[in-house]
Amino acid sequence: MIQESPTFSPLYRQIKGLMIQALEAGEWLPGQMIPSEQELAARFSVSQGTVRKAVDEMAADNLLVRKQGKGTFVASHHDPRALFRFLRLVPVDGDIVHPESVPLECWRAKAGQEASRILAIKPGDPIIIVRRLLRFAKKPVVIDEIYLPGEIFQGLTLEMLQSWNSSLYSLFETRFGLRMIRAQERIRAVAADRSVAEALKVPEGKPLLSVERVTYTYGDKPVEWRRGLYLTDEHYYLNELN
Amino acid sequence: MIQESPTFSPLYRQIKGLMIQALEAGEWLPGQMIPSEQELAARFSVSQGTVRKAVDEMAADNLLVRKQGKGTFVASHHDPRALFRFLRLVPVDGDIVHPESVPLECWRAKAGQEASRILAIKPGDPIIIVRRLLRFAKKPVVIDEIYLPGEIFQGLTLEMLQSWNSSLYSLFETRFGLRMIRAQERIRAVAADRSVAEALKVPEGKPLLSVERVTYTYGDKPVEWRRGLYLTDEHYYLNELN
DNA sequence: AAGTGGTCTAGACCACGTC
DNA sequence: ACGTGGTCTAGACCACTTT
Repeated sequence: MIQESPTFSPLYRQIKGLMIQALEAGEWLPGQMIPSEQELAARFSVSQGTVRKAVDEMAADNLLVRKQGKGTFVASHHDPRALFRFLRLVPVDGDIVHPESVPLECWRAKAGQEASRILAIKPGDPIIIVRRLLRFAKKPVVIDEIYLPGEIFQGLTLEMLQSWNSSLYSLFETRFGLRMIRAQERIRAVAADRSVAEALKVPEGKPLLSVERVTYTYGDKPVEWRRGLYLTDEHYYLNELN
Repeated sequence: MIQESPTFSPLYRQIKGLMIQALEAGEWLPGQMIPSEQELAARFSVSQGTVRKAVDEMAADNLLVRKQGKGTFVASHHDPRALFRFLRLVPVDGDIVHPESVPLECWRAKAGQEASRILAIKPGDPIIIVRRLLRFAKKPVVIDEIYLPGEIFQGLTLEMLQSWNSSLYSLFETRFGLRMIRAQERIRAVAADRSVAEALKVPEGKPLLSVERVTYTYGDKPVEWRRGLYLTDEHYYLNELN
């Protein structure tokens, strides 16, 4: 049954909403195969074509991955292809290398004005701050400072970060059931201060890319705020405009 | 008729190819309405649903714009909404303001090693170089150096640029029949040299965003190479990651 | 009222992967 | 051989815009 005109939403979008609910509720987990289009059509009492449109949109949103002949799967940050969805850093010459993540520090704090606004929590609420380095081919290239809402990331420790040898988001996914859906990056150019210069082994005042990222999970809920400083001597930030 | 398996391409994609040919050939011009889905279906001897899928993809590619109840139109850079498709610069606070473009210089040269490689022309082929400033609310924020293949842009002059009060790409579209389809940007952080510092009224050595853009028209043909230096004191480069 | 794109359905068949 | 997603068709009806 379709609603009346003012808030008109087509059937396939309502189906999409129901399927996102199923994802949020953990009915289908990352990496798992979801029911076939026929089964979903029966479950929601619509035609297979309508389910198809819903799944099409969700695949376009990177929530699902279709594999012809096999089935449709819940997108996962364990998928190696998912890594460069959020990390747009590419070497000037030479092949793409997977970066090595080096967690440096991890401590508790209380949310200040800015953190609380961005993470949609109350000032004074607990947050966790992580500092880590990214190395490409042994060379330090990125230094990140990551702010996480403490309530969601209870139990996160430096040891946990250090013993995890895959991407941060894949850790968040398995340990905290958190799936990063989309992000927004604000980029500017800044000069390296003393501590950053030291970490990246460059002179103080060196121009760096400042990349501030807010990452959202289902329902446009912000769950991560990070600021990365990128050394762009041998890498650049690549952006495709379509 | 669908081809055999190894190079299998579905019907709707073949239709899409034919429609792109029609666009390239200038059969349908920017801003104009294309034939209805029924007419196209008859023209290509396929069902309306197949045309629909072709048009869907072309709309997703920003080649066409659908308007319910009115028709489907060829995308145009005259559309004010098209401006910020390629310009991702947003003020830190305050509303989005349309920038003012100030052409500074325009001269002829011969393509060097790098320009010829990027623009897919021969070294020594004529190119046109444009320098221009972008001002937001009277303040200089971006200085661009733009390299164009001379053969395509014959007759481009500084006066022409200065008398045009809309976006560069809308000028290219109307004066040279050239439609910019997609672009790729490589971003790094650099220090302002003397001449740039002067143009942007900042001290020498100021960290700036260096944005190198290669822009393509139909058939992935590169037709513009530009390097912009962005002052990011009161603006940032915004990127949505989906 | 007429024309456009947008949705929904039902059914047939194709391509791909697995058993 | 079977199950999955992918394509194609034909037709009905809805929503939006213009005449």
